[in-house]
This record gives sequence, C-alpha cells and structure tokens, in this order.
Amino acid sequence: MANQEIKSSNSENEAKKTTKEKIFDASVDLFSKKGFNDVTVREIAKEARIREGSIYNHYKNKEAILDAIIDYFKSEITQSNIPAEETTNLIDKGPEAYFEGGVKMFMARINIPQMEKIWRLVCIEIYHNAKIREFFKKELLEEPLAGWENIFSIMMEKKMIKPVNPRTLAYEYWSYAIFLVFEYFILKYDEDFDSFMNLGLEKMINHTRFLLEAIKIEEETN
Amino acid sequence: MANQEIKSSNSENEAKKTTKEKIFDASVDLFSKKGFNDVTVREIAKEARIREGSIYNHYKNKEAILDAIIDYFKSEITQSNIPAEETTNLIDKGPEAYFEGGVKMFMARINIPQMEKIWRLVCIEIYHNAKIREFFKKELLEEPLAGWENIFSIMMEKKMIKPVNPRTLAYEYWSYAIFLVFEYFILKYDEDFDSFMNLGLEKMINHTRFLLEAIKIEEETN
DNA sequence: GTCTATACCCTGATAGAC
DNA sequence: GTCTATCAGGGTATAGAC
Repeated sequence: MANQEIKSSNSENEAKKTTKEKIFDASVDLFSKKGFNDVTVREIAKEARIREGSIYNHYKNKEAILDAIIDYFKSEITQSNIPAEETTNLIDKGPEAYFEGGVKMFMARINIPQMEKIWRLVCIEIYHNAKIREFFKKELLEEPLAGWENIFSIMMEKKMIKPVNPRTLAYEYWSYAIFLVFEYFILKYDEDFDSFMNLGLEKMINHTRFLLEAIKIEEETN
Repeated sequence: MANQEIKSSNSENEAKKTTKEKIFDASVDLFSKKGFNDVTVREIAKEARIREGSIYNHYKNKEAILDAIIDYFKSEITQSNIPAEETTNLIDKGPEAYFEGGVKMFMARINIPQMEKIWRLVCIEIYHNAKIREFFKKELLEEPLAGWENIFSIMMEKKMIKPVNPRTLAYEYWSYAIFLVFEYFILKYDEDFDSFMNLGLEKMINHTRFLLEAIKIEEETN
C-alpha cells in the first residue's frame, strides 16, 4: 500500500507522470469513449502530449497498450475478491448481512476512479477481444455464479432460507448484477454522469430485498 | 403474408436473389461475425460474389447497408409486439398463462432464421451505433418495462399476485431477459451452436417459475 | 528517450468503358 | 447494372538525427 500510487489518476499531478503512464491514461480515456478500433495512435499521442513515434518506445504496438489495460483490470478485479475464510464467517450472520457484503464486494470492483472507464472499455470490447471475453466469462460470470450457488446451498442446509434450486437462485441473484453493468456501461454511460457506484447500489439493494423476501423462512412455521 | 419472402434466407435459392439481397445477406453474415468496422467493402463484395464497385449502385455507402439491416430489425421487432387488446384478455387467464405468453412473445422476436445473426449484430454494435442504442433502450428496455409494470399493477389490483412494488417486479422479470440476450449473443455466441430459442427458452421458463413462486398468493390466507 | 519524416498498406469511394 | 482501374486519405509502424 506504500508505493501503490503507480497509476496516478486523472488531472492530478500530470507533470509527475512518466511518459508510459501518460500513454496508458490517455489510452484508457480514448478507448473507453470511442472503442479500440476508432482510436488512432495519432490521437493517443496528441492526448498524451507526446509525439507519435515515442509511443513505440514504451509499447510494442497499439494492441500492447490495450493488453496492459486489460492486465491492470484483471489484477484489480482479482484483488478485490473476498477470501474463502471470511465467507464462512459472514454466512453465520444471516442472509441479510451476507447479501449486504455481496453488494459491497461487487461495488468495490468498480469504485476506483479510473476503473469506471476501464469497465466501460471492457464492456464495449467484450465481443471483439478474446482475452476480455474469457476473463469476463470466468471471473465475472461463472466464478461468482458458482460462489453464490455454494453460499445458497450452505444457507439452505442451515435452514436460513427456503429450499429452492441453488443454481437457479444464484442466477436470479447474479444475473441482475450483470444486467446493471450492461445497462449502465453500454446503454446509459453517455447520459448518466453519476457513477455506477451511486446508481447501481440502490438498484442492487432493491433487488436484494426482493430476493430476500422471496426466499426467507416464514415466521409462522415456528 | 403472400410476398413476404423478400429476405430469402441463407444458402437456399441463392441464384434467385437480387444483387441487393446478396449484398444485404452477405453483410449480415460478415457484420454479425466481425462487427461493422472490421468488415471491408471488398469482403462484402467477395462474399456476395460481385465486384466492389457494384455495391454502390445499390447502397449509397457502407453505412447505408448497416442502416438497411437496422431498419429490417426494427420492423421485425415492432411487428411482433402484442396488441393492447389481447393483453387484457390474457391477464384474466392468470399469471401463469400470461407469463407463458410473455416468454413466447419474447422468443418470437428472435426465432427467425436471419434474425439471430442480426440480433448478434445489434448486440455488438450497440455501444457504437446511436440508432441501435436508442432503439434498444426504447423498444427493448423501457417499453417492455413499462408494459410489465402495467401488467403487474393490474394483477395486483385483481389480487392475482402479492402486492409489491410493480416497477421493481418489472425489473426483476425483464432484466433477466436482457441478461440472457447479453449472455448468449456476446459471451457465448461462438461456442453455443444451438439457437437462442432453444437455450434461452428453458432458462426464461425457469426464471418465470421462480418469480411466480415468489409473488403467488398463498393458499393459507383463505 | 524524444523528435521529424516517411514508408507502406488498406480503406471507402468514384470514373468511365462496356 | 456490372465491370476495371484508380484515387485520395488515413492507418500503423519504423528509421535515423538529436
């Protein structure tokens, strides 16, 4: 956490940035707005206030810049995963507490200044870039689905929630999160200037409450 | 319904196609695979087995081909909307029947041979093409959400389902459909050779059952 | 490392004979 | 309508002086 300020954010201390960082940040900006294909190396150079040729001293080619951004995204996402030990502790606090934890976990993956732009970039390049697509499928779809399925199974064993198909329940829960990402970063990114953190959080909590109501154990069974 | 075979599908009677149709079909094929930007006019000409220059006798430019495809998509989607009168009739048959109708309505929008490719094209160009994005937002997100909100409100008034926030319920229902579209056409299009019709139908029915269970009126209240 | 200058390729689109 | 030939522009990437 000491020298973790490698990726300095936007307009702050622009002067202190290395050229490589300038290229990285300018590319994040442009790619997230226009998509990889529609950004030219000339534009990146202009935005980074350097000459075109200098870019190739830091990155092999245009594709390599995108790769670096994807790697950064991957590492940020993977870091924010909740360790397995904490999971078991959280479950005993009841479904409400766990859901709340889940929402916060989900939001933590987005609530880093530059990450919101990279999320946008990931969403718009997902069809086009195999690396992004495979990562998204594995780390943001299959792995969370399997995780939630496991959680729900445990909760059912402990009679904390109604017995339903845990796989179905995992899909019911998580698909909404993916929908929110899609809705925000693809459909509404240009118009909603509020961050996903603020807009999505409320909707996700709403969703969680609804689901909780559907699967809670009725009091009257006592 | 008589001369509605204008858009002849793939390999059938290739010879009978007009040149304009050849260009249209070749473009649908290529755009849906690679995206608009990564397809060249030369490729389209090759796929359509004509010369490059001939394309411009039928379409003003490359963009105009995409526009024609989008217009075709729009008209197919709009046609398959259920008229308002039928809606009220369906509601009285109970939530199960109505949901079933809803799923079929949704699937009907996809289950036309060439439409599956165009759906893919729409999904991958949605960030990039304002016309597609606005249509998707209006006709496939906002309008259905408003429609379902209305349906659910009526059902609640008629005490057919539990009283919950109808807007929330509409989101709970419809967001899953959008998720399925996204999952299939973006994440899994290359690998799943089965049509969305087959794969999505089962998942959507599963979802419907879960939601129905959550909002049904309990028998014991009698 | 950064700059200037440029090579080389591919793009969408057009002109004009047939 | 379809073809051949071609253009102008813009794309990535490189060479070589500083």
